[in-house]
Amino acid sequence: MLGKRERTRARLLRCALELFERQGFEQTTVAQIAAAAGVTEMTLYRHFPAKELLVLDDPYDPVIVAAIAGQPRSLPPLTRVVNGLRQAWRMLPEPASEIVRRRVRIVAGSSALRAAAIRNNEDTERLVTEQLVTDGTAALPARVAAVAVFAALTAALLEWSQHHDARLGDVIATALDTLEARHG
Amino acid sequence: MLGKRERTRARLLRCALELFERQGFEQTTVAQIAAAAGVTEMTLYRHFPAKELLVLDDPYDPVIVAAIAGQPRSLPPLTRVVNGLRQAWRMLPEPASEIVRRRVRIVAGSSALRAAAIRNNEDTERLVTEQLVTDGTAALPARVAAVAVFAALTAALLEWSQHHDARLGDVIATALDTLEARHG
DNA sequence: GACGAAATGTTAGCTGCTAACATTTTGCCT
DNA sequence: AGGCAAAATGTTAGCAGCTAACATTTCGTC
Repeated sequence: MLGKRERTRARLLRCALELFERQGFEQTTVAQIAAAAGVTEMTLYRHFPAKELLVLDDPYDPVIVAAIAGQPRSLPPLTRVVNGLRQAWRMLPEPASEIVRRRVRIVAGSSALRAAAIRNNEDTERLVTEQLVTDGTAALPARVAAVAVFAALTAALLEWSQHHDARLGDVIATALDTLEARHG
Repeated sequence: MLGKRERTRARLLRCALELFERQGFEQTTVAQIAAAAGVTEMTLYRHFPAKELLVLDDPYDPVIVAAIAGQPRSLPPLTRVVNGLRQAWRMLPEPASEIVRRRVRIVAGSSALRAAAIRNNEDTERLVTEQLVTDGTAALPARVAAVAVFAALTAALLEWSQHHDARLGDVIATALDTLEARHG
């Protein structure tokens, strides 16, 4: 049996997701969510210090940085990041699609959430940038390669969430191909 | 002589910029800014409906979309957007650097502002995407090309603001080159 | 069952932001 | 100059997200 903390957390997540889908993110109040979960606002904030974290709680993934670090340094930075991500994707399991899609769909519907999602990537972007710089790339190209790829990934996720027939892997592959100018 | 409205607006901008530089964006309160400008909070909000708009008030620029629309459709979407931007940059005058650099430096120092800046680009991104789709590109590649380029531009601006010796044009050129994998 | 620790509740308050209505200030016309 | 409509500003009240400090309950364990 799970600890009480985990159960409360799960209940909050479930209620929040449902309310967000029914009335939208901005239109839903944290007081409503707390009430629906049978809990105080304060308790909600102890589990999720910001409202956005009820939708965005993806932790940083070290597999990505490792995969990029493993790319040959003769390649241009953008190519290294793109190829690193392709490889990381092959390692990672395809995530449980349906719950992820529901969440991403909520993100797609709120510009505040989209902004928060991008801010969420900043940590990983910084690590990728640092990795590239360590490998001898100048600061600006490193940063550009990192942000461009994560922007592309985010766009892919948002687009994917709107089509229930698409497979996430295919969408991401297309996005990465586009970054290598393989599309017309 | 300027109207009273314009003078108040300018005073608010000046006071806000100064306070943001001295104590940071998050640490500065709109009440402080209003007081410094000799005005009520309400008046501030009438001029700038959101705190971020005291730093980010760049309007949408149709020159960019036009330049992209003028690119040959045989090229891949990313290349068209990159080349369109290079051309648009040649048309546009180099902006008054110093005030811009101060503002961008403030943006660089606040993740909330960075997020807002990205959200600011969404309108233009959408128009660029629509332009590409009109020209026959599929939805996802169009969107990816658009967001990747604007992410790169934003990164270039942020990086540029930290080095007072760099010329904006050069930094942007480097960023765009990186997107075409011309760097190692 | 008791006891320390973890989880939750209470109260109060700050900040960004909005709405509705009152007041002053401007610019203009006669 | 004087007066008048409109523009600009002020006042008050309130909501939502979020934080801090302190009190209370509940849990796991011995």
